Amino acid sequence: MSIKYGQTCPISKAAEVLGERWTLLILRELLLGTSRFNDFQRALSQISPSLLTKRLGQLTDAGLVIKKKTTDKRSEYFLTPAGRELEPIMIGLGKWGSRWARGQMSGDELDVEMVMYDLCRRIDADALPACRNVIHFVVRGAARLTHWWIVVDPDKRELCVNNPGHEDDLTITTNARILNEVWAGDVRLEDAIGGGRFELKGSSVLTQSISAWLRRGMFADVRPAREGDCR
Amino acid sequence: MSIKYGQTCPISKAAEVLGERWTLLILRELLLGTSRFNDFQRALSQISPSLLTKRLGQLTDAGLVIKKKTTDKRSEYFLTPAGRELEPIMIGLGKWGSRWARGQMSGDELDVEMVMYDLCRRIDADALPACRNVIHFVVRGAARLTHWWIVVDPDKRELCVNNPGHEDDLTITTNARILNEVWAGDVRLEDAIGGGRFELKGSSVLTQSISAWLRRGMFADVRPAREGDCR
DNA sequence: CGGTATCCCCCGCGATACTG
DNA sequence: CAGTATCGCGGGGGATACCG
Repeated sequence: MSIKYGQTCPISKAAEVLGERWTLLILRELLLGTSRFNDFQRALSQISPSLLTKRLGQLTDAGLVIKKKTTDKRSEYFLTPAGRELEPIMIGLGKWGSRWARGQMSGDELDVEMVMYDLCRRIDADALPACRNVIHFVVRGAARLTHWWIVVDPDKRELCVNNPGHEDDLTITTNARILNEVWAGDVRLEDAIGGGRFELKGSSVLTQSISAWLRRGMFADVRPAREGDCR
Repeated sequence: MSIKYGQTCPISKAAEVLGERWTLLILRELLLGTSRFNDFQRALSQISPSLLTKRLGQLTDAGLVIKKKTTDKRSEYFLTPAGRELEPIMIGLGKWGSRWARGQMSGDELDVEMVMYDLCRRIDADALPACRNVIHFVVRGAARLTHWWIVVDPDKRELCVNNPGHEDDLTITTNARILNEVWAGDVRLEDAIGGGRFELKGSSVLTQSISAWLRRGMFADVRPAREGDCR
């Protein structure tokens, strides 16, 4: 069972549902369209399977999530209307976090998996040639995996940690910190490329249009607050 | 130290700051103007002093709260601009909770202390006679205390658990559940009075104007969601 | 792939007492 | 009033194995 505060206050009730570890991040993923168990694990790389099961169950019990079986017996999770109504709040949290909680992260906890998963999801296929595009990331200093491939076909996309067997159209070499900083909006993509911290090798079409198709995290454009930024 | 998710995502960073037990409720109180340690304890009746200390410290470290010493050596806590910018999010949470998370609470966990504290804070002194008004609450079925007095002077107000020694102008007799339901907006004040579940005895001026000066919780007017209320 | 089951450890937290 | 200090426990949750 979940937290109880013993208060009738609506904020208290909301906090009972939302205030447990990982819950807000699971909701973030649901809002972004993640629906399958393994995709949650990919996006929340440090969560354990048992805890993920538990949280999804709690969210289901609370009426924010509904579980559906596909025809081929796989499970999918979706937000109910109650869950979807949290979207403006989650966006508010993201903007707030971007302004006020951009903490420095120590090198060894940089989560490459989540960033790669999100980059893949957010790539703009319409800004790419209308054929198969294979983008190979070489990420130095990653906790576990150094090589990632994003395969974008006109109608589907896939993130691979093993060589998918097609020829790479573009190879991007960088390190975990720069990757995170670019994704989060701390560093502009052009600056990272110009400074040699984000090397591109391969198709010149892809290279020249990269800032069009490689979209950063959704809060990358929120201006961080500075000293004296208070009204 | 607080939760770490190991992600650069702004929602994740926000969740690290806000996602621990009691933190959202402490912020609620700060937004409502609570500034002193004992007042937090009153409003969050189930929190332990050590945990309250810890959370206030974490919020201070995170830059949401600032601690000030008054001239007479007492401590007060206030929100920084970063903390104040959470207000729309907290209001969103309250509205969402009011619509989707009005859970039934079992009788023995009805928090009378928090409700009395909030009722006192929200009483509209301008709708009362411009003199001292003493309102005595008799709350049956309360976990600990049955008698409460709210003393409203034109320029200050006070919540007492011992008879303040002035004559009562109005005595309100009810029980913990009705008190919570009225405060939360589940039951209309007039209906509770009409149904005899909220007895008034004393000044007829106060009795007749009660719905003007006894303001309910701030989310009492949010319409709860019903079946079929989804778009 | 999509989970459940089990074990066990650690620490978050409640309770209580005490201090300036 | 405004905390700090200490102690002890319970269960949250990590790790791992296993099942359909």
